[in-house]
Amino acid sequence: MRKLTDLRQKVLKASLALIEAGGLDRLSMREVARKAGVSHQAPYHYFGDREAILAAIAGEGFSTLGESLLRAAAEAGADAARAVEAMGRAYVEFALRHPGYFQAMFRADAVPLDRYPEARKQEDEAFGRLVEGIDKAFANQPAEARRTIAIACWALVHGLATLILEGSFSRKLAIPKMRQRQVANEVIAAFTSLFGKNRK
Amino acid sequence: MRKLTDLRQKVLKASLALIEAGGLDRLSMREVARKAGVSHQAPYHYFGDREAILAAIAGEGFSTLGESLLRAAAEAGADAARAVEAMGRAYVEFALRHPGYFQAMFRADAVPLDRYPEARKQEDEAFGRLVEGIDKAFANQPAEARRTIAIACWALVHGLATLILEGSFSRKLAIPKMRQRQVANEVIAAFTSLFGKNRK
DNA sequence: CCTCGGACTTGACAGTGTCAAGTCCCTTTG
DNA sequence: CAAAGGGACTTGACACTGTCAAGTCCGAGG
Repeated sequence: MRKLTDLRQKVLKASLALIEAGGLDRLSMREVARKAGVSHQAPYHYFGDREAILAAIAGEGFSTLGESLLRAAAEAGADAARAVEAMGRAYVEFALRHPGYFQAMFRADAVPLDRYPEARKQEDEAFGRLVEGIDKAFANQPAEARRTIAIACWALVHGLATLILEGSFSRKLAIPKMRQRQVANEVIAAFTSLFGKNRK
Repeated sequence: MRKLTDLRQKVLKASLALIEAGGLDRLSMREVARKAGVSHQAPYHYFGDREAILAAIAGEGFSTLGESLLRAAAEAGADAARAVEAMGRAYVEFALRHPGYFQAMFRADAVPLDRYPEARKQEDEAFGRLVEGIDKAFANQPAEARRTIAIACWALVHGLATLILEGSFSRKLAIPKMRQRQVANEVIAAFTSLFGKNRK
């Protein structure tokens, strides 16, 4: 009975390690099995196919992203605008800290979430928090404007995360790894302060 | 002699079609060859390996993106702020119109541009235009602020493009395909108008 | 005419995802 | 307590992939 979750967890862990080492497509069923010390077919007992592994990882990722956002907002206190900024930072932070998860979550071509309702649900929850926070911070704006703002916030932090992960910050902007997080936070701060001014 | 470029072009075209049909990892050397009506090994005569094809496609992509940005800025006229907005729209427009190129350009794990100086050069040119335009529009700001603004602009449009391509606009925001472009443009407009206000 | 090199083709190999059919062993049941 | 069942795997096979190695064809140059 314990073994059941044992190999399942091992497979997920090995998969994540492979993804973080060499990108999503480096994930090989057989190598995962090898890494977990089982036959090449054992993972299929828990995951129907390669996609199912990715979907499970994506689901876990959305789940912990949701928690991070929640925690960030809570720690920011009552000021809704500060909460939005904190969530933006948390979003980027999550991507940098868990690049493997992030890739699995946002590469629809490799991971068709539509077919995995569990992962979808976790995704919806995570983004529910984001939208909720933004709605609260811009409560005085009409609904349509709030939506535009929400999309802008999301696109900004998602863009930052994607560009950093993909290496553009290093290659194109010559920002060393150590400072990328800081630069991203400065951009987020500048952005939210702009919206903040407009809010009053 | 003509044949030389003939098959080369055919291979690139077939590759692009495959990528747009099913994502980057659907690109198979052998299927490309089949589609081009040659033996499975023929493409290797022009491209050392799979990566080299992707790199060539990425290079072409950066090149036409650069042209699009330039044209957009020129058409926007003398107002530098309008030019920035136009370039943002052009960036998203490019991603939507050439999803295959966009993927090849921005998936560093699959396409290590470092090893293909030609593609790198085309990339630098394209982004040079972007940065130049932004610098012009915010000439009265200190250099550091200009940089932050430039990164924000880039992250925003890149995030929009990525989220749309990856399907988040459809799945999470329930925005129909027809309207995604428009919504993106609204977000860009809202964003640049904010910066515009701050500029004076 | 002959050879030389570019533009391919054919063949082979290891590695991959996945279907099908076992094998082992613990639990439940008659 | 023996037999049946089923969960947790393993072994074997297949078609497919990228890529190395070795051909084959053929048009131009000497």
